Amino acid sequence: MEGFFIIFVFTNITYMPGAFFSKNKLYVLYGGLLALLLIFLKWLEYRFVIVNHALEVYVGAIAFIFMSLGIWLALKLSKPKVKTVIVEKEVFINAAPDFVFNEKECNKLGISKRELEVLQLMSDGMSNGEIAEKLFVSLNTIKSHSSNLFEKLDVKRRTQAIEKAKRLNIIS
Amino acid sequence: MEGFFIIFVFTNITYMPGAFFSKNKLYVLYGGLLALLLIFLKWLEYRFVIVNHALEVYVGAIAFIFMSLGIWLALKLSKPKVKTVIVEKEVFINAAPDFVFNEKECNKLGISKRELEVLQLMSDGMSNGEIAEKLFVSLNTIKSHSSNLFEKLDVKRRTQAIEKAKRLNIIS
DNA sequence: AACAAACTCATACTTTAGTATGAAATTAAA
DNA sequence: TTTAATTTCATACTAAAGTATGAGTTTGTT
Repeated sequence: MEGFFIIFVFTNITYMPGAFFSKNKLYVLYGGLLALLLIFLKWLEYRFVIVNHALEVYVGAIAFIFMSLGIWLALKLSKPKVKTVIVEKEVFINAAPDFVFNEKECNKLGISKRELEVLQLMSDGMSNGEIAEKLFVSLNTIKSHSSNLFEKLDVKRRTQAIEKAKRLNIIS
Repeated sequence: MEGFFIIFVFTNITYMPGAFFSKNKLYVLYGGLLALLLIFLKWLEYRFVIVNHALEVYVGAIAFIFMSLGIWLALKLSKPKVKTVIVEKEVFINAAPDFVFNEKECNKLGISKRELEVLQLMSDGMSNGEIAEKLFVSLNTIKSHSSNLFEKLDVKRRTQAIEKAKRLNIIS
């Protein structure tokens, strides 16, 4: 009976420090170890069969050994429980800062449709001549539009007009 | 005898200090199961002791049971091996696109410190005259700088220079 | 010291931008 | 339909931007 008790204590204590037989990677020796174990068991059998009333001790040893073996097997051979940890990694994507046309501001400034068009082409880096060509109107017309634009935007130069218009979300 | 034994098993499992049964909500259950197991073992013992030549069977049963118990314990109570799977999740950040000066690009284009200064003031909407005044140099100097800038940036006009420089993160 | 790059400035010129003014044609709303 | 705003265009002008070339000065490097 004591045998059982000792066995439990042993198993408990032995298993306590986390990794019992953790870092054994010598799979080749497993067979050898099993052989030795069997020899040891045989020896135990003869030792305790001769001595009378020692059955419990023998059985206890058997239980201890096989329980240890079971624990070891389970730890060694069990598939690792995979716990998926989702780590959010910030990926800065230079997503075009979604331009939302500020119609309110545009109306407040009294900028007409055509003027807005000219303004956008301006900010694309086109010269007045190129804009005129693109819109099939004369250079003078574009000059008029741009002049009116500067007036309405309260700026002096096209660079300022572009800067302000972008800031007010009038153009992209 | 059995009573004592079972009690010991209980005490062992229940009062083991921290480490082994860390997540123990199931103390009592485990203890109870062990008690039942031991009763079963005792029954096995009497059953096979009466029948002669049955020692091997008995020992085999013990071995099997305790090995199973070991496996079960190990699987149940071992800390799961955590395999961390990192999943990149794109997080779009709409924050003000903080300007980070692209020195590499700037060097690649061969833009000098002074030229960069002029370029920044340009994009602030200043005229060449205003820039000259601000930097205490002549208008001609600014014209030289801007001309060289357009050459290096491969553009024709200041509006295009501003657009490209902003796109390349050379200016804010 | 010698050298290369950067910074400065000038002159002369061309091109583009921007202003001022006026006016005809178009369009949308009262 | 009348009115008002938009769009178009012109002329004439001024201002600014941009080019081309050359050269003196500063500055950092070998």
